[in-house]
Formats: sequence, structure tokens, C-alpha cells
Amino acid sequence: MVKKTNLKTIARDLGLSVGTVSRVLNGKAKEYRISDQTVDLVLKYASESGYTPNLIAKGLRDSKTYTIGLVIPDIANPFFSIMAKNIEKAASIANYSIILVDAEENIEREKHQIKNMISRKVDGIIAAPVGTTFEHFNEILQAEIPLIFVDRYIKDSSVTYIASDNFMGGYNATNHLISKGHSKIGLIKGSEIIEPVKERRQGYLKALEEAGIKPDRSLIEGKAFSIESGYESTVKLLKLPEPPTALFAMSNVIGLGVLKALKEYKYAVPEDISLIIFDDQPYVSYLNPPITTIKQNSKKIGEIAIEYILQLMNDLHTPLTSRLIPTEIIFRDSVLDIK
Amino acid sequence: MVKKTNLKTIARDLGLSVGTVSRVLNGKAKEYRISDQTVDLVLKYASESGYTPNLIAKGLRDSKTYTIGLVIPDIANPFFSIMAKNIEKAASIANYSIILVDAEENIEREKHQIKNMISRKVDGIIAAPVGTTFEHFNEILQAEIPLIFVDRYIKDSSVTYIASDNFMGGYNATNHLISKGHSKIGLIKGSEIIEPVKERRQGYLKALEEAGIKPDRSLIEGKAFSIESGYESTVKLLKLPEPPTALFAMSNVIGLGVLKALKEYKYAVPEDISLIIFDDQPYVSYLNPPITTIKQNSKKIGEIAIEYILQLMNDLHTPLTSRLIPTEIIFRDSVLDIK
DNA sequence: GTGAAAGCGCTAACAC
DNA sequence: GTGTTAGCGCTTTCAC
Repeated sequence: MVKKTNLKTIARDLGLSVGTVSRVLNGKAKEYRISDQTVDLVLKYASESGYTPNLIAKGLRDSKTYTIGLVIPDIANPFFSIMAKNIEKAASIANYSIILVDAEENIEREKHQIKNMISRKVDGIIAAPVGTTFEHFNEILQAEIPLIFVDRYIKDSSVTYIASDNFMGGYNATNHLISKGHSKIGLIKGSEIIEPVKERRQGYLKALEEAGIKPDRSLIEGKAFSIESGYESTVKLLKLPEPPTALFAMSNVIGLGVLKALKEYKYAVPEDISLIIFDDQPYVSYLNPPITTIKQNSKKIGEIAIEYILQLMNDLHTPLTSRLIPTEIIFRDSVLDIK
Repeated sequence: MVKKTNLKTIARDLGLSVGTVSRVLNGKAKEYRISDQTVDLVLKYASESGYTPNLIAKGLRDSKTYTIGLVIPDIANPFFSIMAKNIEKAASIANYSIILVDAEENIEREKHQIKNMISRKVDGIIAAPVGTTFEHFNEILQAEIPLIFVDRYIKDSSVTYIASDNFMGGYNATNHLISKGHSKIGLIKGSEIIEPVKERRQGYLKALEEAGIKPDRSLIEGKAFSIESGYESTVKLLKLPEPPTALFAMSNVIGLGVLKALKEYKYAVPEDISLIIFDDQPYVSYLNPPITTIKQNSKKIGEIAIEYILQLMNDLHTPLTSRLIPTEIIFRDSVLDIK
């Protein structure tokens, strides 16, 4: 037997009107000077009948869904799952729920899901876009839905973003390698259409340039944030006539692929080759050897994202500044001093 | 300028009625023998104006939200994030969106979020409950919302669950250790109120019993699925007058804590101590040494969960059988043969 | 102090 | 072939 309790049934059973019941349940009894007796009656009945307000109906009424869409390229990537965790936490404190979408690094899926979010009338969208195509995000803007980019972003899009300072991260990683005497530094990257990839590569290039090292295009490999791409790219570099003495892997997933290749080809780290991985994860301390990494502050990125989206939800025209969150280099034992 | 396009505005602008517009947009033009001219008109206008149907209003109408609540104890735990990925994928194929909740292994937060899900009128809930308390789940049942447990479950709850065969996993892990000559096997576990923890421990005990090894209660430690608990428990065991020769860590996070302790106390794996970790993750192949693990099929668990929830959504009284998904032992180099 | 009713956007039953 | 309208559950304005 379904006992669907709603304002109407409560009102009926208590011989009151929906209006009165609604007021009581919204704590507006005082304001409307509703009698204590009525208040008690309603409160008692509501709790005994297990009444839960229908947020959907409420939302329809005031054109809100108390919902934030989170569009992420790969939730299985620990960088994103930690970010998602913090975003969900901050959102729930503000009484918003997260609708999660995993775009699987697939632009078509992302487009489809964006449409879906718009249909669902989410109050805001936080996205780490898969690629550079922007039309589908334009639809969000046109629908006047607040939008914030995290981690990945589309540079000339006017959408506020919060990301790691990828340029400096790439620069610092490369510089550290250079300071240890390395000049043949392989860069294992993701797809170039991703802005952070470009930035990290530019940081890498800048460090080389400052050190007077001529960049060697054959030392730059990789086309995706995946174990496979990391693996294949590393193999290519290892087979070079003059293989690099150090590797800079652009993400934790890529890093796993690099490790796979190094293991297979029996390169010891750091004796045979040095390694730095962009993005720190708990397990890297226990790898053989512990890997030096560029640590991103995904917690902070998530927190600012929610802060920003809440502000936009309050006023769509709040002027917001895109933020580049500093990375930190965590020194471990994967870089050999060859000076 | 907000151009909020909805059925009403389209109807007004085109001099039609909302009914007609709705029919055309729902592909029911044929059925209602609406003129091609009208159809074209509506379709053209809708696409040009960027009309997106309001799923909320539609949902209010037919008491559906096309939404599934996913309640998880820790989305940063890769086991759960991979499961979430698969659940989201399967859900989106069936045109459902996922509302994600991270309970943070906190029963109060879980309760609160469950209430929220009910208010949101989700069409179903997939949960990996934090503890054994059940009242808040009863509310879901009372609200006649389909409910499925994954990974964690509450045994005497009548709620269908899909989980790894934890007993056999624990049994196989322990047996493997025994077969290599170990008899002092430390068990680093999570909180006992979690059913899978009990099951894994029983598997461990059963294997010992079958081998004629008397279980030593001082070898069983741990109280949470966290790095800290894994670390502290391991330290305790290492400080025993007669420390174990092998360790069985009950999860990937616990495993990280174990590794931390072993490293700190300079125990080499497997020379000084053998190790098996429950739950396989990509990085364990690259740990020092690669760790033997019990691999769970989180993809399959997620897929069945969605399959089941869809069936329940179709008919709440579909008879469903709880499933125990087999685990697999992945042999690597962390177990020493001491026979 | 409380009730009545409009309206949020949509679908479907009922008109004609 | 197309229009009208009730109703999903809620809040709030307007009555009295």
C-alpha cells in the first residue's frame, strides 16, 4: 500500500488547506500567525506519516533544481575522483546535489550529456571539457546556466576556469631534471588539443630554452591520457638511437604506462633513466623507486569551483577571475644526478 | 536577453496550441495526423530556437525523474570510482542520470543524503551502505523506491545485493599464503560492522582451520578502510614478540597503509614478510615488488546493479537474486615460499 | 489565523 | 487535424 503523503493529503486528512500546511512545514507559522494548535497538528502528522517534501515540484515552482552537473572526462582517474569528492562535499554543504557524468574522453558523449544537463535544468555546470570544441558549451551559456571549467579549459571561451598552473608545473619539472644534469629529456604527453597539455609542454620548452638546450622534437611523444599511450610513447623513445636520460610523464595514468614500458625493457629508475610524473597519487610513494611528482591541488580546485558556481548562480554576471592553482614538486627518488 | 523557449512560447509564436507542439516534438504527428506543414513549422522553430524539453516538468507529470541515486562511502577509493564509472555508463545508456553522493564512511551523512534522495524522487537508489544501521534504508523501501546494495550490504535486510564473493576471496588469499608455508598470517581488516569485512575474515579463518592452524586473535587488527588504520595495525603486528610472516590486507587503501609501515620499519617484501592485498589496482604491478592481489570485478558489479535497478523500476516486485561475483587471485611477487 | 487559486512546463484525455 | 484543459506538488499572493 502506497501512502503517498504530500501537502494535499495532509491538508485533506487534517481538514486544513494546502497553503496552511505548506506554511507550517516551511517554518513560516509565526510569520502568518498560525495557531500553535494547528502547527502541532501538522508537524505531528508530517513526522508520523514520514512526509518528505517533493523537491522536484518545489523546483518547478521556483525554477531551480538544486542540482549541479559535473562533467568529467574519466571518473576512474584518481585526479578526477578526488576532485569530484571535494566538489560533491562542498556542494552538499550548500544543499546542492551533483549529477555526475563521465564523458569517457569522448566528445560526442560529452555533447549528448550536456544536452541532457540542460534538459534537466541543472542550476550550474562544472566541467572538465574533453576537447576544444565549444559549440555545445555555448548552448549552456545561451540557456543562461552558470558554467565553470576545471582542470581542462578552452582558452578563448570567456568561461572562467580553475586549473593547476600547468605551465609552471611543466617548467619546474623540467628544470629539476635539467638541474640534475639531464639534457635529453623525453616528454610523454597527452592529446595536444587539451589546453593543459599545451601549457605543460610550453613549460617544458621554456625550461629547455632557458638552459640553452635545443628541444628535440623526436623526444616529444604521446597522444592521450591513457596507460596505452604512455606505454607506446615510452617504447618509441627507448628505441631511439640516442634515448633520453630522463622522462617527464604528463599524468598519473600516462605514468603507469611509462612504468610498464620501462619495466618491460628493463630500464631501472633512476639508474638507467630518471622520471618525473605530473600529478601526485598516494601510491607513488610505494612504487619502485618512489617517484618524484608534480602535485596538483585538486581539493582546492574543487572548492573554488563550487564557490564560483554558487556565486554565478546567485548572479550570472558576477565578474570572476580564472585561477591557476600552484603545483608543488614532491622530491622522491626517481631522478638521478648525472652531473 | 533570456529567450526561454518552451511549449507555450512555441505555440504562441506559431499560432498553435501547446498540445499540437507537444505531439509533434514527441514524434506523435503521424498518430494524430498532424499536417506535414505544421510538423515542419514546429520542428524548424524548435531547432532554430534551441528548444530543450524541460525534463523536470515532464517528470513531475509522470512521476519520474529519470534519475538514479548512487550512494558510495568514498568516491576517491579507486574501487568505488571504477564501479561508479560503470554504473554511470550503463545508466546513461538507459537514459538515466546519476546523482552522486559520497557518504565519507559517515553514517550521519549517509542518512542525511538518503533523505535528500527521497526528496528528489530519484527513480532508484544504488548504495554501498556505510554501516549496519538500516532505518534510513527502510524509508527508501517505504517510499517504494527501488533499492539495490553493491559491495557492502546489510545481511538481514531483504535488499538484493551484488558484491564480490568476499568469503571465497578471503579464503583463497589465505590458502595461497598457507600453501607457501605461512602459518602466522596477519589480517589487516576494516571495521567489523561491514559485512564484507566479516566475510573476508571468515574466509581467512576457514582456510586456517582447514589447514589445522589455530587462529591467533592477536594477529587480527584494523578498524577502518583507511591508510591510517592499515598503517597502525601493521605497526602493531610488527611489534609483536613473534610477528607474522605474512600479511593479508583487506583493501587497496589499507594496503597502502601496510606498505607505509613496512617501509618505515624496513621490512622487505617478500623477503622479510609476504603480502596479499584484497582488490587489484593498476598501480600494484609497479609497486616494489608487484603485489599479489585478489581482484574484484567492479565492472560486473556495476552492470548487474543497473540491470537490477532497471528491472525493479519496471516492477518493484520483480524477484531478484543477490549475487556474489567471483574474485580472482592475481599472482605477482609479494609472497615468499618459506616451505 | 486560514483558505483559495494561480502558475511553474509538460502530457494525455477529451473535445470538435 | 488541432485546441482545451486537468493535473503532477509546491509556494505565494490575495482574500477575508
